[in-house]
Amino acid sequence: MTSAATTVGSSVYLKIKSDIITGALQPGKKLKSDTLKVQYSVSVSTLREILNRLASDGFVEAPEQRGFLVRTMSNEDLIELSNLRVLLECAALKASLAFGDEEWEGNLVSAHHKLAMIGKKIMDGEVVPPERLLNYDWEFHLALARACNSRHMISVFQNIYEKYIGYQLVLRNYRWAKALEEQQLIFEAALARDSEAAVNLLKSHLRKSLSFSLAAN
Amino acid sequence: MTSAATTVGSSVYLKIKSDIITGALQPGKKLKSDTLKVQYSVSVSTLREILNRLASDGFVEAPEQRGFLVRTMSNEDLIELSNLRVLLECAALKASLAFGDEEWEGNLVSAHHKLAMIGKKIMDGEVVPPERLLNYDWEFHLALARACNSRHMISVFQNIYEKYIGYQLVLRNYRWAKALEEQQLIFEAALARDSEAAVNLLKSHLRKSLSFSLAAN
DNA sequence: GATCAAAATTTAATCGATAAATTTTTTTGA
DNA sequence: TCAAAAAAATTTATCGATTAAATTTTGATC
Repeated sequence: MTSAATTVGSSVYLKIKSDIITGALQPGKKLKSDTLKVQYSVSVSTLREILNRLASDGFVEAPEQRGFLVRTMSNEDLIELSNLRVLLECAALKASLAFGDEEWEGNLVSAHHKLAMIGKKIMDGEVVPPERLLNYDWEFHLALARACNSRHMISVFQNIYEKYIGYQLVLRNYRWAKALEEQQLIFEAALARDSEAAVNLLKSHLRKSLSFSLAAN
Repeated sequence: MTSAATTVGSSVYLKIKSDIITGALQPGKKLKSDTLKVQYSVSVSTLREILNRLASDGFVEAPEQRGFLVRTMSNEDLIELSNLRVLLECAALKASLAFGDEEWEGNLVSAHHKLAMIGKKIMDGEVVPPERLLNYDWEFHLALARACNSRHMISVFQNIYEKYIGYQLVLRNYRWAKALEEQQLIFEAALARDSEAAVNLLKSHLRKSLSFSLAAN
């Protein structure tokens, strides 16, 4: 999801964030310095820098004077995040379709291809590490939004996407065939530069994902 | 802008953030531990926790292995932030007008009143600390958005607002009379629950602010 | 047996010190 | 005189220790 890190701090930051998203660190879990510093082989100071960053990102809660814990997520949160994602991603997609050049299209085709490939593998019963799935899904949605010409938009979108997807990660497989079909349609509409169709398909795709997750609760 | 803090860390966090927004710490300025730890009376570790949080918030840049510096802002950034603000605040306002109850209206009336009062004082030539101005402007816009029933939306909106306003803070006064008029109209449309009018007025208000800032560059 | 207060324990916040990296200055050789 | 290399100085990243605060346990009282 992000590039390699050179310092201890940022590599452990990526690791802990990933562990939260994938659920290795479960929602509500207390993040005690003494335990974590051993688990991730860092000092307490570096660990606190990391947890402070994650708190700002919204992946960790930091009630004053009582440490850190993995952020919990209610159905309310999931609905809010989905709505925000619809708002941001649709706006970005619209702009992308207006501005996107050959470079953008090339990247989109590539991202879609990778996603479709891994999707087929999963449907054929092959076992795939969830991180790769997550990564390709993200790359596809990022590719759609990328040409919106707004770094700030992309950055906010990424943050919301990451918070949203964590909750869904486990469930995702069950809906994979359907999701893949929907993404295929979005992809085709995007290449055809049919803005209205693409946005509507994306919106519907996201709403179905949400319904599925809520129902599966 | 935010409630009082109990720990050294979070009070200095608020102070530094405020110093960045108001321009006391200028864009691009290198934030050296040795200097800052004296200036804000904290240890280097606590300082680094704070700077890491601010980096996640986007108020500080943190190039790997070469410390921290106050984030710089180009006209491009300003335009992007304004567009994002329009997207978020308009969506929130729309939802607010649909859901808002008596509690919400009461709060909005109060926020508007305070803003109008301080606006008059400024037009009468009274000298007012820019932080108070900033605070009342924020409270008014927050009051408009508040009933959108989405904490995540409010939190993203606040972050974008803060980034955007920093750049404008100094310029704001020059446009104060006009801005006040526009905010008055938004207020009236909101109370009348005229969603379309309120959203359009807000949009136009934000676009004018942006044009003014860009021109004043 | 329940309730409150005090002591003990655990956990969090803050600090200063060391190691690693970067930047600046000085030196050397073409 | 200039550029490259080496050395010195500064700055950043990381660490472990100390202090302060919260939580739990214990014990006394009603």
